Amino acid sequence: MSDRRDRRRRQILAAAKEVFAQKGYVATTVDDIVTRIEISRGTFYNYYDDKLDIFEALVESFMAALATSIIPIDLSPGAPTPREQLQANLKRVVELALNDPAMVTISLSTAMGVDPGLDEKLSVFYGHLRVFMDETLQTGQQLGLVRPGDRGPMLSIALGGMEGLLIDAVSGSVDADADELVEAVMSFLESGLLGR
Amino acid sequence: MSDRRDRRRRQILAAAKEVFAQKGYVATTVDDIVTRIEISRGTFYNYYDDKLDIFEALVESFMAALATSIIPIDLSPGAPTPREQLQANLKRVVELALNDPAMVTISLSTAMGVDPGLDEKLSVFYGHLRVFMDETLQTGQQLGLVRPGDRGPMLSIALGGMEGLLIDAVSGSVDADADELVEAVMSFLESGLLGR
Amino acid sequence: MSDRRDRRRRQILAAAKEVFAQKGYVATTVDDIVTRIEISRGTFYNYYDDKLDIFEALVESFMAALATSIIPIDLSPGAPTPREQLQANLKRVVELALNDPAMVTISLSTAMGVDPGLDEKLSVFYGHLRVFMDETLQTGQQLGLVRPGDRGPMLSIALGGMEGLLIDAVSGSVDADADELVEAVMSFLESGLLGR
Amino acid sequence: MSDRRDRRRRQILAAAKEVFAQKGYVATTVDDIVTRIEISRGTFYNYYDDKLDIFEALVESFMAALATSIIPIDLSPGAPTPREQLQANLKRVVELALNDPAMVTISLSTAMGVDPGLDEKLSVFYGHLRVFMDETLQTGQQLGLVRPGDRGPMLSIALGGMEGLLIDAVSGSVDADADELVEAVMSFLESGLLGR
DNA sequence: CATGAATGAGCCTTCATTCAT
DNA sequence: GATGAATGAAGGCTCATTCAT
Repeated sequence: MSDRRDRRRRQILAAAKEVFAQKGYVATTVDDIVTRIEISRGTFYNYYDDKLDIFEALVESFMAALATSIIPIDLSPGAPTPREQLQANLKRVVELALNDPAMVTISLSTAMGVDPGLDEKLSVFYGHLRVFMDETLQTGQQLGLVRPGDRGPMLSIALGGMEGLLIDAVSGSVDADADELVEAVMSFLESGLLGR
Repeated sequence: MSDRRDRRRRQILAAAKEVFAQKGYVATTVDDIVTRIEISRGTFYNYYDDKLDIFEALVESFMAALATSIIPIDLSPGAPTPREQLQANLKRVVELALNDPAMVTISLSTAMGVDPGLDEKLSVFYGHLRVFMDETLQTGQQLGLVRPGDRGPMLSIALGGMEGLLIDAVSGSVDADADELVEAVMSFLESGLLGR
Repeated sequence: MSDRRDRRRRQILAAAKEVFAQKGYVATTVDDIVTRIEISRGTFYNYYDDKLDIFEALVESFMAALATSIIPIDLSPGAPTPREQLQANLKRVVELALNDPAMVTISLSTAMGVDPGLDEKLSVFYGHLRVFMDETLQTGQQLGLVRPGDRGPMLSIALGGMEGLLIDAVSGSVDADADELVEAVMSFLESGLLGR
Repeated sequence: MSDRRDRRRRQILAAAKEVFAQKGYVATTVDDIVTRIEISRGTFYNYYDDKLDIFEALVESFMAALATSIIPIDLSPGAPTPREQLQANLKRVVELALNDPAMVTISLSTAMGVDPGLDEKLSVFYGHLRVFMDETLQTGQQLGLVRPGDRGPMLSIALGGMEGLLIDAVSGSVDADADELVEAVMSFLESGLLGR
């Protein structure tokens, strides 16, 4: 039955997620993973090609979820205001992150530099995200919703800021209520940090 | 003579920096480092305790330089305006980063998850930076220079944003002129991203 | 029914033969074999004890066929001439080989060094063959049909030569018409290689 | 000093040769080799890339020695007769083999089927040898020194016969005096096996 | 100080084989 | 009889680190 197999696959994946989040990719051994759920090393290799394979499976599925939770701004009449749509996007992303803190740690903090192949995939993902955001910002500028200026640095700061916030929220450095976080980001986007 | 010894140490350090930036800590072998400057493995260990030692030396000296380049806002009469001092601080940090791109990559992109001891040190550094910035922001809020609100998320976003900008600047994703970058950050801090 | 079981056994045997010939014993996995006929690994072990078991089954049955195709020279009056009988023997051996090229590769090229037990069996087989041939040659010498001299080297050369010819014929290095091959061997046996 | 290094390399090579000859490539572990000369596994890998590397080093050097010991027939006036040169060639090959029985076993008996890359190299070697021998035979035929006929099977038989003789000589199945072996081969080449 | 040969712990990975369903 | 998930022994290989010269 493929049901059984799927359950096992997910069980191994869950175990790997916890260990990776705790010890990082490098320090994690396949033994750490299989020990946690009391299966043999051989079984692990029946389900995943190797250590990198399962790491990629985790990161990529999180990236996919992230991609799914970002919905392009709908400018057609009758749609919610762009501001509301932006806020909804942020809410989805923040909740995704808070619901899966381990994956935030893994994907945003420790995934780079692990493997050339994975680095490449992550770069491609970030590249796509940047392009998408860039187009969105451009439209926003044309509509007067986004202030004019070179979008490159804006994007780097905004994406980096979001990343930093999620990492800190998940690590406990910052209080972790989704709505407050969204509110904080919205304030930052609307008026920056400095008074006046 | 200690002069000779110092030169050697720096030579090895420079080689290590390049390799770490290129291949990441994990993939870098001591052999990669010593081969690059044509010394023996034994010599390496005459100057550094182990692989982690030299990595820490790099990261810590960069962190120290970073710390040095951030000067507390001087509120005494006759000092430049806080805005000018903030801008000068940003300028110093950005220039430090652009002058040493390899170290940006190493410190901000690949240092986490490498070793529990190093992770701890990095956390402490970030913690100090946060505390310092928090105090600065608090003063700013009291003076009405920083908008009111929970400083935790503000800090996470600001630091993360800065990190993201430097990484992208150094990797070539974003145009790398120091003044433009500073200008972009100032705009973000002053008015966020959105119009009005 | 034992009929069904026999068909399965032969089906597995045939699959194993092809894979062994292609990849060699070592590189062949049980999985390679069962995949080819779309049965499960468990089924394989219902029919053969282990990987070596099926390899031995193949090699031994080929050796048995080889043994069967060699018929002792009949010296009784009325029998065909010894030369004709020799030629007939060669013909049978050559045709056996050409009809089952995979087994030639397996048995003559890659079977040695695989397993101590199998090596032993192969040695015993070659030993029997040598003894039988030795007796035949001895009779031939007494009758003046075989030139005198130490039969040891003669046998090694003759058997090795035959082996080499079959391997090359089967691998395509040499043109593969049974009668021509037999003819070539007869010429070699009758007059060697050199003129006069 | 490269002297030391060279000695070590040869020491490891010698150990590997013995183990390979005894147990075959597959059954030999790197541990078997290093244990025999009481060095660590790591040391082994300081001198050879991997298990296959050292095996190839052995086989290829033996093949090279073999190639060196075969000298083209010199037909210029004043040279020894072709028959004498042939005999001298055989003598060199036989002595090479008898001086290094382990390598005969390794190269001729167990090298095929070990690794696709090595198989390829061996095939190329045999191919070259065949071509060279073919040209020699062709010249011989033109001079009337070799009987006419398809050279393909002749070569397969002659090379296979030689191989068989050397293997048997080395394994003790046949008495191992170089001159007698050469004599036996010469007889076979000159008059085959059968009387008259 | 410099060298580089030697070490060996430790990890990943494969695959023949078993056994509960 | 058939299945295929699970096992675990076994071995290849890497590389940071040591140390005698």
